[in-house]
Amino acid sequence: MAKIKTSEKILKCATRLFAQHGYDGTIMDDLAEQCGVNKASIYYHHKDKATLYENALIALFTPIADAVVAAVSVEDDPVTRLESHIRMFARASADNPYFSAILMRELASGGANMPVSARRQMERVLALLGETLLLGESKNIFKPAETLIIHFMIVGTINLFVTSIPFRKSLPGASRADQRKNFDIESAAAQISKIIIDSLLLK
Amino acid sequence: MAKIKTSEKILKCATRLFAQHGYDGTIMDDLAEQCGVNKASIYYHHKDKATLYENALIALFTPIADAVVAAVSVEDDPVTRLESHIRMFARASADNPYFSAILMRELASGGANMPVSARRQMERVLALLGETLLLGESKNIFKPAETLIIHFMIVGTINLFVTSIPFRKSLPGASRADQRKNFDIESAAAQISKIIIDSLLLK
DNA sequence: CAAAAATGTAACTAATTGGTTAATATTTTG
DNA sequence: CAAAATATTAACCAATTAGTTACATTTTTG
Repeated sequence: MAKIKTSEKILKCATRLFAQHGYDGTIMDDLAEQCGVNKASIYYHHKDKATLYENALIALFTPIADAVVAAVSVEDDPVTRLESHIRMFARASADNPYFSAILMRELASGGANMPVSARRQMERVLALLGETLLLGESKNIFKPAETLIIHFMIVGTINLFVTSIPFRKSLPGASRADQRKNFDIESAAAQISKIIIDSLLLK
Repeated sequence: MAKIKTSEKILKCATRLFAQHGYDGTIMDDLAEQCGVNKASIYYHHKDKATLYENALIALFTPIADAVVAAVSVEDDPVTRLESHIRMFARASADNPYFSAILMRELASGGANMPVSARRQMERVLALLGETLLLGESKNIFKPAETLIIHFMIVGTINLFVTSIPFRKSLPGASRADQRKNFDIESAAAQISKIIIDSLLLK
């Protein structure tokens, strides 16, 4: 139990800091202090800052892609598959709020520093969506559509929804009902699903 | 002519670097070199790094919000308004690729460092969208919808589309037609419009 | 034109940052 | 248990960074 604790603790803490401040904005001294470990321990377990970042991203991206793939691939009906896809991606993003922030930063810098293994996880999700849309087309349920645009719609909308939660909480007004509608990821996922499927379905 | 040239030149160059590397990742010495001006000139014209960032964001966000508001507010029909809204936001984002990158970085850090004046520009766009949706509802053209979700859908999708252009260009395969479909912002905007309006229209 | 105001530069500084080192403590294992 | 492998620490270092200063040049203006 105690074996991997420090390494894990560093990774978790680093993920938070990378999400909050970006790669350059994350200071190794601060990380050590906030982890409650010595700085040399970080370097002992994770080699250097770049490797630590890579480790953090792999640990962050992989389970999310896994969850989406697992949930979708057991379904046969294209509509159900797409609903599961969006719901699971939304849930996974909300469960791991640092994922969206880091993904957005990476996309903002053109995926320059993104490790291939992390990028591959996003490609898995994109490929899965492609399969679902193609299945829908071949069954005469869906109109033809651009996979990439649908993917961007899902990811982009969820990204903004998740990362803006703390920001929106500090906004004025909004009733209890609004609050729920605005902060509940399940409700957001359902709305996104509805919009996309409405447009995709052959009338 | 020569009066504001240096100040403008610094601002333009700084915007690019902030978009590419983020606030912390942008190094003032590099900026000076890439601008072709001395570092002290930067401080002379823009006080310090934080102020420079603020100036850059204001200069970046304001014309984009202006363009969207100008294009939309002359229209009466809710559908046309929404189409204009999405098209103009997409065009403005594509014309100024640094806008999306900076916006994404800001949202990733919860809008922590975003100057109020820049935030207000995004709020203008959101409010405008709210008016359009309300107009559509009152005319019995649109179903009721969550403004925020639609806003996130537009902004999130365009953000990803624009920032991923350089990234996608380095991807393998894709025919000429695919290339056009994938890289042409007008086509992307039309698809987003169609999806959202399809779902919004009362049958 | 000459004084003054504005703008530009090179060299410097104080603080911060990623990374190292050598010594110590803890855990594992033959 | 003792040796070996693993893990942790405090102190240190070289490089980088934001910001400054004193001086030179150009532009404006009375």
